[in-house]
Amino acid sequence: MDQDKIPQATAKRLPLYYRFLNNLSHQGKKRVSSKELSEAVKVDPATIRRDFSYFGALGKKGYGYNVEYLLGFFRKTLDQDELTEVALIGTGNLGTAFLHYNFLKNNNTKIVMAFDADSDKVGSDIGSVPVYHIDDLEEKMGWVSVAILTVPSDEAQAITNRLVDFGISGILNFTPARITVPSSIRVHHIDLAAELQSLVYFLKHYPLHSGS
Amino acid sequence: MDQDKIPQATAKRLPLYYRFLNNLSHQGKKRVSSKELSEAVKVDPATIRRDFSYFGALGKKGYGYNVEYLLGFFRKTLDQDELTEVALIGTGNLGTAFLHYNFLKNNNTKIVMAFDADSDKVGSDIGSVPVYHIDDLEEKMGWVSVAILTVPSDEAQAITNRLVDFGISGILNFTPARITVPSSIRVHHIDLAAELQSLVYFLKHYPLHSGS
DNA sequence: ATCATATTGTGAAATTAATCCCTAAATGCC
DNA sequence: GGCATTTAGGGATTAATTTCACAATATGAT
Repeated sequence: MDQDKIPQATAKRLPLYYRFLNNLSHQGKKRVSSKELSEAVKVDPATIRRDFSYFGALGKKGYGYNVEYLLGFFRKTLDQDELTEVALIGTGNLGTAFLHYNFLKNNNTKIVMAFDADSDKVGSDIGSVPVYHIDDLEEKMGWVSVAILTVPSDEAQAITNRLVDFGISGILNFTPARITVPSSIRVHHIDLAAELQSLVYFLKHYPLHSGS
Repeated sequence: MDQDKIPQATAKRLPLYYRFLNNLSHQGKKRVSSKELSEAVKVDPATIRRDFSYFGALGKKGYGYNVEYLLGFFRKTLDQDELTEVALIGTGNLGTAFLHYNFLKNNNTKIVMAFDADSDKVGSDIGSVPVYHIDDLEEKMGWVSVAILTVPSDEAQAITNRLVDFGISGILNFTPARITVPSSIRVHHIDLAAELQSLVYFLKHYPLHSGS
């Protein structure tokens, strides 16, 4: 779809840069160097400069980067001008937490509907988001092409299959299950228990003395 | 304290392998090949074999891996025999979700206490975990050396400073703030909004045709 | 206008991670 | 037992990412 070549590692950092540029802008800061930004986002300044350079020469030597210019550039690059609508499947504790989270604050992304099998929840709103019955998934989804999956893990694959049949483009999977999808569909896994276990493992086996 | 040399990328996958080996074991499966495991965890079989090989020759040629043996090996490697106690700071929606999550199921990790500033919550239990007042942090922490941070982002650094002064070892930071700590303390950031934005970015800019 | 200072952009090097692919070994069938 | 098949281990290669280090250039002070 566009300027290929941006390494995936760089692409993953873009939202982070974007958020901090927003912060700087709100603070009324006019310029920022890779060094300053580095301290804020905890990414090596050389890496920041390299990341930015994939998009061209965005800064000025001896000066740094103009905050508004850079912010505007990333707003376009990250498609922040168009709203991305997302559906959330599974309004358990974790799902409910997301429904109360205002993604719009920094990202032009909004959860516009939620699904659950619990008829007590169906019909109500959680965090101003309407909750529909999971049986009505296909009927209600409309143009939504991204789903956040926060269902019990033993239901993850069945729901995924329905999302796939419906024509979903991307799934953010918070269940511990590693779901199977056709190769044309993008899935990002966030495995909370594994993250915790991994942190504990690193603590025990990779003692730190410097750097992170 | 450890067999150095295990690449960080490998270390991050260990909890994943461990969980799926557990599943296989519960299913009564006796053996598993890197190919089968690959389909379950969505990691290339060569990568799995390479990962395992850092720990020695754990499998048998022409056979695969003995599930119980491998599971036992990883249980030891991941220190699953000793319970790791964790504190959670901030019982908002996300924090509450974690308090209801049973990390013990697959990981020998347990949230043993929670802290909040809201006096309505203090003194109660959430998901069987006692909630203390944030002012009593230092007094209550005891031997706990890992914290999950789910406070509002503008409080993240102040709480972090207190955790650092207390002598914390590791922090799992769910706030969008990139906290600053001495280099001897390990912090893992999980940035939920950034993950969602990143998924959307990949969808628009990295159309998939095969592989994930 | 000059010059000391700051800071980018990037080629090159280093590091880290993933994958290819072949050998050797174990299995299971006949 | 003999043999076709399966599958791990790991050397070598390739790919991806990070970091170094420096020339080029803009700034700001005087």
